[in-house]
Amino acid sequence: MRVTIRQIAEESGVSRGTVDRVLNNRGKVRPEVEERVRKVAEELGYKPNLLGRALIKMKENIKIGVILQDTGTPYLKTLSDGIKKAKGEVEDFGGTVIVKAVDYGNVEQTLAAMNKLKEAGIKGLVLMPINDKRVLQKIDQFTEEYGISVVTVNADVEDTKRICFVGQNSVQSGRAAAGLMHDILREEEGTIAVISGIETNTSLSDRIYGFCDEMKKISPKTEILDTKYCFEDDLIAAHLTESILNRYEDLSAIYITCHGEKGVCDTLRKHKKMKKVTIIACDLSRQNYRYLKNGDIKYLIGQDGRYQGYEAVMTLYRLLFNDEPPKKEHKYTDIIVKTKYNI
Amino acid sequence: MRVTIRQIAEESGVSRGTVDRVLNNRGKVRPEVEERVRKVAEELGYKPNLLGRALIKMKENIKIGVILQDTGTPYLKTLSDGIKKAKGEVEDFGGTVIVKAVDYGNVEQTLAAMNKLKEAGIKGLVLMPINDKRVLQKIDQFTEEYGISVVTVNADVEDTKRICFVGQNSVQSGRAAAGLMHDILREEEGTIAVISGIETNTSLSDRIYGFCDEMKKISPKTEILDTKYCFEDDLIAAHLTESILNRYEDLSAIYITCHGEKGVCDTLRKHKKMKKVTIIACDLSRQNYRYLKNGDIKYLIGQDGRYQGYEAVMTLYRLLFNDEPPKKEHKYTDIIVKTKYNI
DNA sequence: CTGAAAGCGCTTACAG
DNA sequence: CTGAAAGCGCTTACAG
Repeated sequence: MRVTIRQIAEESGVSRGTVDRVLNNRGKVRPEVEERVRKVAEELGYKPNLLGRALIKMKENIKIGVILQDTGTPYLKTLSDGIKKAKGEVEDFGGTVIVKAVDYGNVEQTLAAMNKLKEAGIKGLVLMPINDKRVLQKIDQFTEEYGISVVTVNADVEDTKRICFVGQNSVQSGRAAAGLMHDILREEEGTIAVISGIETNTSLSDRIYGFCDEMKKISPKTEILDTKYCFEDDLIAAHLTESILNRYEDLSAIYITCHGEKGVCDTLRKHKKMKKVTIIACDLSRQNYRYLKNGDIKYLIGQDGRYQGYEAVMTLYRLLFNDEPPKKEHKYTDIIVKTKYNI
Repeated sequence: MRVTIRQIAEESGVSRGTVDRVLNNRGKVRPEVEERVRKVAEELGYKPNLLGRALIKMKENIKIGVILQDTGTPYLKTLSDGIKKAKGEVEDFGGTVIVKAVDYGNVEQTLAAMNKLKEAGIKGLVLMPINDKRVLQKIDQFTEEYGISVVTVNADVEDTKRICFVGQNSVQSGRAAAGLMHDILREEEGTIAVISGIETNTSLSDRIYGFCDEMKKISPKTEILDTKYCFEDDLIAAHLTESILNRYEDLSAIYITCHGEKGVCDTLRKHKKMKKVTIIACDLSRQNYRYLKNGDIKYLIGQDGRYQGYEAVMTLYRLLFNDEPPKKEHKYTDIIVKTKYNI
């Protein structure tokens, strides 16, 4: 049977309250008593039972807020799924998780949602952040002024007081795409287009940085066109692809960091360029699995959104319920390579 | 604030004990009372707080046993890590996890360990199984006679009463290897050697089955040699490779399902065949990452051992502590493809 | 500086 | 068939 606080109390001839004071460094204990209690605890190999502690935390009704940007992408769906799973577990243990969605990249709504959640009394916030000054400032205000711990998910914002980031190492994801791209194209020259979603998402801009930087190294003669933004929209992606194809007839490849693959593929097919242009994309979606299978997309460089959502909430849970701070500032999830063979 | 059993009791004018009897179907409640309580619980949206329940379960001091075969492989290390992590969490909540190691493929030791753990009073067992009749029978005896739930990890044994398997879909892993192998070799003819670990590990034999079956489909003219077994040992693997190279000078590729990659690579290098022979292996180890980087190994088709170990123990935890049976009989983990670019 | 009591939500005997 | 009490391990006021 495990050692309890009661056994330590009996063994060292004090009350349970005193043992609690010693073991949790609440002070107000005579040094010699403190020493005795510590020694007994040590000898008996005491490890606190989290259940007892959690039962009390419950009285506080700890609330965790979540703010997601509604990109309408399959990735967001998996992220939400993970958050829902965590919400279930947290609420099983008497906590509350409040999820709010804002429009993609909408700073005003994000700030408003943050204020609302603060009013609701959250102790921690999971934020899919926008790389905007006001949002960054708000994160620091949450942390320092309100004592609300912030965990960023999906995209990170460095130089803020957020306690932890859960997501992909996006620069590395871009590099992986570059390596595979080079592997396929082989020839030394060629033109590659990059289509992204929105400028204020660091997750996407980091991928682009990694991709371009690595390509420059391993394939210096390849020309990489300026990034175009499709806002995760197939129609816009189609238009962009159209105008790229018009200008660059000998296009070798397209790197898509975001949603909008259908617009790209449709346009390529229309121009009968599907075979000529190699596509590497990112979203692990059903649609893209079909494209992988029929060969339209060569590789997907993806991430486990479900795990990210789950882990972001649980990181705060562990901090707020068990006083267990995150071990690392960056919780990077695997860079997942999908070919037609491991869907 | 969340609804508690006390609120339901007050609302429906009965005691908490009666509410408990109704909500947990313990019977012995007057139908009209039962109905009233259920209705109130429904209206208030009651969800049991697992903390209260868990605190009581603790009195039972639930024990979970784990039996691993000590293959000495890096994979086993990651599996153990995951189990240790789960052990920590289970013990935080007042349970006990007892881990036993047996020699690789040793049936006697496995049976002995199972008996020992049964004597120790475990309520659940995580087993890395051996595909041997006596072990299979013992699993069923555990389940049916002793009421000890068994979860298999790493390798599965179908047709037993084990409640769940956590691990890779090994057949599919073999197929993925075949697909990639075909992609590289391209030419229609060729000879491929298969090196495995031990015959009684279904995880390995399933990979071989998947690999051969898929190759037959997509590349029917390729010759696949009979599987050789190296017992996860580099020296034996080296000898096997030696004799294969002597007989088949034009060998195209080697598929290694197990540990022993160093033996294979050393021998190939000695024979100056490294460039000619494509290697696909499975273990996600540091050693293999080096081989990936320098190009000796082309792909790794791996699995997340840490997660598997963790999840196997936690599956039993959820069952034994929260009465939450596993949702699926097969908890397949991702088939991870590593190239030199996403290590 | 220290102890005794109350309580978190739930379940388990026990008494009626 | 039902209720009142005790208790799981821990922390939190409160009283001294």
